Amino acid sequence: MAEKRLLLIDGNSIVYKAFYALINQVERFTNNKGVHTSAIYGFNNMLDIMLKKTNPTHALVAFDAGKTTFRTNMYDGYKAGRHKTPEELIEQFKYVKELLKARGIKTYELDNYEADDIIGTISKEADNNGFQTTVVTGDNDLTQLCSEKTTVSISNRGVSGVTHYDTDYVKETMGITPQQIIDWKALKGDSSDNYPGVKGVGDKTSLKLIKKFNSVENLYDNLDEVSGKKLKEHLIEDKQEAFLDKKLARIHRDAPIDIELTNLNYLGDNLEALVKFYREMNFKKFLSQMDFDETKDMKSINYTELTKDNLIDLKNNNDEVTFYLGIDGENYHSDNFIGFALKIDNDNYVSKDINLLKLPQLKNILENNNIVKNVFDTKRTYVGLNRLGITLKNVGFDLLLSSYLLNTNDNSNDLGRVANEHDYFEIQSDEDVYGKGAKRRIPEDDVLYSHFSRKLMAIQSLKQKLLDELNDNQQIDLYKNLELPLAFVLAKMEIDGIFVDKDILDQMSSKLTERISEIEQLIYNEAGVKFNIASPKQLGEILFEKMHLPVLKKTKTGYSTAVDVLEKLASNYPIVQEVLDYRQLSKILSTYIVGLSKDIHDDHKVHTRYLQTLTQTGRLSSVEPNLQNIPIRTEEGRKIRQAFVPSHKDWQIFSSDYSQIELRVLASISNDKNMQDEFINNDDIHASTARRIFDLKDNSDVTPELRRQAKAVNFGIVYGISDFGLANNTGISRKDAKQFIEKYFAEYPDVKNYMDDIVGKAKNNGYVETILHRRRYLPEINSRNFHQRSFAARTAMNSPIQGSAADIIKIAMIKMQKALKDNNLKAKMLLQVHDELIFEAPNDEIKILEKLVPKVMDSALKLKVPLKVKSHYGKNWYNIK
DNA sequence: GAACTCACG
DNA sequence: ACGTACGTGAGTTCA
Repeated sequence: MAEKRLLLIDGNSIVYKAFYALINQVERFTNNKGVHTSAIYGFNNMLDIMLKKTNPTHALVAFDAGKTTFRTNMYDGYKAGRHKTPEELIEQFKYVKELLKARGIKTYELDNYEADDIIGTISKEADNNGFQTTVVTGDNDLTQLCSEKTTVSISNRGVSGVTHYDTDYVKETMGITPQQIIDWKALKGDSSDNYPGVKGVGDKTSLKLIKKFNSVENLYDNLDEVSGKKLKEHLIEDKQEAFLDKKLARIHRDAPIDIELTNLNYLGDNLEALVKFYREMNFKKFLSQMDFDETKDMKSINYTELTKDNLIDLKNNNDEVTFYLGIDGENYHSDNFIGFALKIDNDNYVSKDINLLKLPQLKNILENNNIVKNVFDTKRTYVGLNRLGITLKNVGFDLLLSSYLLNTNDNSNDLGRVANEHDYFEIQSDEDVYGKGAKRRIPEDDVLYSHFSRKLMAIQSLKQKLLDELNDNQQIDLYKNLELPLAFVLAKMEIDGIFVDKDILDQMSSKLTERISEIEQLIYNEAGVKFNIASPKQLGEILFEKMHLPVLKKTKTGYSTAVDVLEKLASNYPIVQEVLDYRQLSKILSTYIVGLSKDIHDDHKVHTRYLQTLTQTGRLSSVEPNLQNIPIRTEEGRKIRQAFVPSHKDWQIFSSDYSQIELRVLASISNDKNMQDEFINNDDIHASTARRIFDLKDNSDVTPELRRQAKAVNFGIVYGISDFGLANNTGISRKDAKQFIEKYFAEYPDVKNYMDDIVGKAKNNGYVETILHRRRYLPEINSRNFHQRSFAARTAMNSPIQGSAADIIKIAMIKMQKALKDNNLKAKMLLQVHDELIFEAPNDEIKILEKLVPKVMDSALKLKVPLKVKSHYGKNWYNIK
């Protein structure tokens, strides 16, 4: 007879363990319907481990049926005083049961009995029938079930760490038999089950007594032999308790169960159901671990490969098509084309011959303003097509942009992943199809073309659903009139690029290289040894161990050598100042000279990519190169800007920036009259704040130092202030910081109200939004974890401010590009740096821009306070005043 | 690939 | 009591 192996799991116990093991991340584990999934996840982890370890032929998960059991009938207080099971856990039980069904494991519960008793009963039967049984639980009591054929695995340290008990191991560690566990517990009691045992008897005394007397009964028969007067008194006094507790502790091994062992065959995973379940739970890890060919699950898809000869067959009397352009990499400015796909009605047309797009039959569709195009990533598609001399017109639906607006957390750039986020599974991610890293390659035609065709299907299938969701969120306007037009604006800015004078960078490079090696020598001399200054580890050892400098701050892995630390040491230790200089210069050299040079294209320009669907607040970000963090704060670094020059002779760089846009947004959305008045009166806002919080009579009494402090408080307010944070960042004491904040809120009471309201809104709605309904979901706002919860609260305060400012400049950009065109200007908008727009323009247009740009920018969106714009220009980006 | 550091708004 | 400023990208080191 084949070996029979039974896996018995105490469902309640493991689910609880899993839940509390992941309690700090409970808000991270939610699916897209807001169901908490942490315990389900942890449970499944444990299940995987135990299935692998025991390779069972039979399996069962037992659950408690309800609150009342034969034990509560025996003793009212049984399990009383336990904390109420949190709602976040209760909702997970039914899904655990669903999971088990998909994994081919039966579940069972029995009125009046606990899971323990079901397990005790079945394991006894299993023992009698020659099963090898493994019991899994988080409860040590179950070790009483150990026998020749039954081991008990207790999960500890979360759910993945497991200790395996068999009879020998119990004897070895406890010195008693598994059956005596009951006696041991009877005397010592169990606080979590709320029975006290014998007064004054704990783990150790109880163990000693049971070792000597073997059982509770024998102990009481031979009480005279107990040494210790007090102990004897307690035993006599609590005799009844001890016998009751023994009954409570004993796991029932003859419960009236109505299932047969033979019916507990472990069936194994039902792949289809399990995939569905994992998807519903958003369990990406388990999905990726599955030995499951996703493509097998997909319907086969038809397509037609286009050639020069069959283009004639394309129906083109449609008013709507779906289009996808394949590019082999992220950088659509320069990476190779893979192919394209076009969907007209239900027909998918595909090709790897990118040049076909240039033929009128296709080009005309893409350029036709009367044919709506559905795409994934308008900007990428526009720039790619532009390289082929094609101008994309009239995008109706952009899956990437829509998805980002609906939830900034789902900001993958991968069409397949985005589709999956919206419950569309007839497609894989690019990584799954192309492979990753060194293994990445474009697959054979059929696989590629099917993948392309599925992309078309995904875009088309999700169009209405996502547009409906945008509509429900009042985001249609944001989508149609802001993000979508902006994609075109950004595309043109990226394509235009900005000219970088490589010679200037090269000159700086040689000078810097020289200076850096001089500083290096100084540092080596003082340290008395050569080492890698760029290595925080080595630098820390030199400064804090070899040279014994005071340690002011540590990181997770060692000494902190960050600027704020080094700056405190610099005045006393020359080597520290040299390290700071070294750091500053090598940063400039590596990031802004060597790094930037690598991004210069053949046209002597850099063509950044603005990531339109990345940030959580609605800002843009900029990559390859990042043109939003070119140095300005130090003279040394600022010189880098000398290399950014106009692309034509006798042109200028022109720049306009919003003044205090975030504070103005705050004044507007908080409706704080005091702050609004100051902006309306065009006061120096930081001086006014200083006057208020320092109780001065007039703004003219404000010293530069007080203004500086007030400015820091204003910044802090925008970031969702705390006294600790403000103190840390400004060097004032925490007490002072606290007072400043209190005074601030007293002076600007509606700012305080706004902060309270917005956190409340986040708690109630699960998200916050900007003036234009850009959303940010904050699931952690209700977290039990202080850190996570307060981070979410600060984010709730900051995101509508930062995000509304982003909304405003985005409107300005759309209007600005149109204004340039309408005014027939040659000037080009080149860059956006969050609150600043940078142009290049012929000399004779500067006067026009000086009026036009501020006008467009300050009227982008009407707030309850005016927007203020300042402009500068010069012959390069450095030299603008 | 994570950790650290530092550039910007 | 808890322990942190908001949003980014990129270069270097090191396990």
